[in-house]
Amino acid sequence: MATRTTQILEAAARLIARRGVRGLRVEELATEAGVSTGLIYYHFKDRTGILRHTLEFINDRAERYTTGRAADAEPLAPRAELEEILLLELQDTPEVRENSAAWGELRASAVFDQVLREDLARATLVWGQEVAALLGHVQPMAPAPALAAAGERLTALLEGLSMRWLSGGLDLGHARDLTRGAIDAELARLQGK
Amino acid sequence: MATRTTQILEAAARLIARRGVRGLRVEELATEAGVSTGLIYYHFKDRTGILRHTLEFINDRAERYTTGRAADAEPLAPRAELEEILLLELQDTPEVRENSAAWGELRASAVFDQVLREDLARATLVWGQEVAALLGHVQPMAPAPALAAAGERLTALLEGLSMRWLSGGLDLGHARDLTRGAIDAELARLQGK
DNA sequence: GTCTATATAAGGATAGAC
DNA sequence: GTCTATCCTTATATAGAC
Repeated sequence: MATRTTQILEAAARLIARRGVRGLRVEELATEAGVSTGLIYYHFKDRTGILRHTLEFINDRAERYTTGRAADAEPLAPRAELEEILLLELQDTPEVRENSAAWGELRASAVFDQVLREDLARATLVWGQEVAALLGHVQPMAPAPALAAAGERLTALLEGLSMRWLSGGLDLGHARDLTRGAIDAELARLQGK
Repeated sequence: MATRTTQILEAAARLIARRGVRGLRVEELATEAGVSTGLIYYHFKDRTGILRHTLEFINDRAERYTTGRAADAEPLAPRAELEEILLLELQDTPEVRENSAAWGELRASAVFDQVLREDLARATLVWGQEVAALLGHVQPMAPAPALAAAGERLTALLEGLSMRWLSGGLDLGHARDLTRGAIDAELARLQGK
């Protein structure tokens, strides 16, 4: 299953996590993937093509590990499930690091590049809604708009914490504690209203 | 007071807000500033020098508008002051846009560039502590660690919201509402404990 | 499909005149 | 201090053999 193109995409993901989207050099990618630059252009047309496919590839992987709860596992309590989903983004594994780094790059690039915005906005929306739905399981009486806002805040916070973690200013364990605290805070607010 | 070097730095700030740190071209900067590339190298040595000085310049400006409350203005209630400080970062003025964009670029660059991390960590820490202190005025009975955590969360959230705003996925008014809601949530949590 | 070799362009940086 | 002209390196991209 490790076809040549996925081999290149995996290398690209590693390299983007290491050097950033804008630090990706095609020749370096060729070396990392163990192929020639010519082959890369043959498969992906140009630099932009590499980037597009890699980000797509990364997005697919992220969905897999976000959704990836074994079918035979016992179902979690709503609050625990919410926590688990959010904390999945704060793990020190190569896969999560790569995905988070790539996501941060995508976000940062979109500030200056119109083209990336649409995908990003869609993915952001979906993610916020997922979290809002989970919050709704914990607090079934809370009004929908309040849940939606809390979902947006928790996901935005997670992006902020991820960036601080990846940029070296925040210890992972602390980031996870802060995330749990944010869940508490949002639930306290939903209850108080 | 508009010396040649500040003229160049102002142009650089504009350009970074438009193209990003990594999209900054020295020749484009020369055009934007209305000078020659030679002059830029004369003053700033090399591309890195331009970047360093520009980020410093931008940081100084940010402190001015964060601290910039007229001495004759009536003092605000603690909660209002907290809100004001946070919302200063979410305004649609060229200055705030430039500063936020530059800050986001700095953060994103630091993921891949060791050199920038130290400054960033220090500034982040100070900011979080300021917010924690303001929270302490609102909730004098809250324990210090809880205040510190809330300060970290609010500032991290603000970074996340800023990026969403700048990357086009989030309306400014909504970002401000979400910020107010986050303050409510944190205060609710501090009270509940 | 894959490689080697190379064309072409972009951007950073310097020299030297004024 | 400032400009013009130019060099040199780095990267993207293509051509053509296998």
